[in-house]
Amino acid sequence: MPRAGLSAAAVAAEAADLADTEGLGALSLKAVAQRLGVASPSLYKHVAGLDGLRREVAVLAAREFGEALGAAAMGRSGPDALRSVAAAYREFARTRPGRYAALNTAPPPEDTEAAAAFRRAAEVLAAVLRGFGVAEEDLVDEIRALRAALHGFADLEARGGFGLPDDVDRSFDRMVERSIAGLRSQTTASDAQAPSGRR
Amino acid sequence: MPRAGLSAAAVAAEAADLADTEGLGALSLKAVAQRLGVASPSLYKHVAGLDGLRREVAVLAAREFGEALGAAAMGRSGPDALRSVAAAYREFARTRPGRYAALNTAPPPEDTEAAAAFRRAAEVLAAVLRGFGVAEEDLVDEIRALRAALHGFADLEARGGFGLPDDVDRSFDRMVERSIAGLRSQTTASDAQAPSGRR
DNA sequence: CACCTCTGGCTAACTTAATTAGCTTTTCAG
DNA sequence: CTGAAAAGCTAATTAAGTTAGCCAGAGGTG
Repeated sequence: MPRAGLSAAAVAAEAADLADTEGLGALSLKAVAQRLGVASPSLYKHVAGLDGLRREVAVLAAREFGEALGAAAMGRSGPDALRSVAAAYREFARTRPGRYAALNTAPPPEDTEAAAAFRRAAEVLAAVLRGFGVAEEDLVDEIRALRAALHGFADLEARGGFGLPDDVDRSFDRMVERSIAGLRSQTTASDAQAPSGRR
Repeated sequence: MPRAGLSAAAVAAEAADLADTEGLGALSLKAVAQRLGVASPSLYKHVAGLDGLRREVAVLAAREFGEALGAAAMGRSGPDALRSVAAAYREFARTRPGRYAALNTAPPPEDTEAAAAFRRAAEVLAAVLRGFGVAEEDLVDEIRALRAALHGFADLEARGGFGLPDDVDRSFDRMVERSIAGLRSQTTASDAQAPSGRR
């Protein structure tokens, strides 16, 4: 009965790793407990059951995701920033598929901590587009289009939706360049510089 | 003990409806059996357990999805076809979210029946793009970009990923027009007319 | 150093859903 | 009319989540 020295963070991290390697669907209290060398009821001292565990994983993933995108955007702007962020987005989804999948459940609005973690990633995209020269009035539409393209690609790739062996990297690069070209054609010269920045 | 008159198709249809109304995650043998007025073990006479039920729902959904896209493309070509198919795609995802979600698990390649059902939808997109004038060598990339945009948008919308109330219809229309513009700019005049057509 | 209390882990017990086994009755071909 | 396959059922098993309540160990305190 030596203490296992767990914590909510340690449990969430182990759960996230399990999700990455075995798939989010394989995430269970039982499996996480075994990996940590404890009995499953012990986890209740750290997380609020299976739902709570999922929530912790989602928050952890959202934080890491936001950080990854933010780091990719740092020191860059315009097309350069977009390429870098897009690459980081896909890279995250590929290397941490369980975490990425965990992101795809919007947290309830009353869970402000989770919502904040989720918002960060969206804000990076907003910043990139705004710095790209997108007018404030078009920003919401542009963010949605960009998110759709990136998420759709990452999700299809992760699920094996791209059946053909054809070079997926090239497809992605082309899609990103297409987005850049579209943004350019639409940007109205006004370099935009407004305050707010959600979604 | 009057016979309930079930069949694999009837079970799958009930399951798909349940998934649409309660969410794919709520799909269980228990719930489907209750809706059909039978005991859960009875379902085993029609489907191969929970996994089998999921598979049936996926195949059903794939067929309906392919039909919906095909119908939308019929009699149209070029931008007109793309707009119509895109609208049908989103409409399907919105009105039948459980079925749409069920589509997002690629069937194992050895399940040829399921694979065929899934392929049909992809072929409609391929046909639209090919008839659009996309060169055969670019087709794979273009299909992937289009699928990514449509799936990403539909998926984010379904999951409540678009937090803001801003007009989602407009965002979608703009994204589709952006795709059309991108295709136009890239189309190389060669009107293309090659045989094969998967993915 | 002895003691006290809180924390973290454990075992036992309960619930729900999936699944299997084996029984029974309906249906319908002959 | 008869008999067998099909379609439902009940009973029983297994796995996972969850709750309740016990117990030891860690750390602070007199």
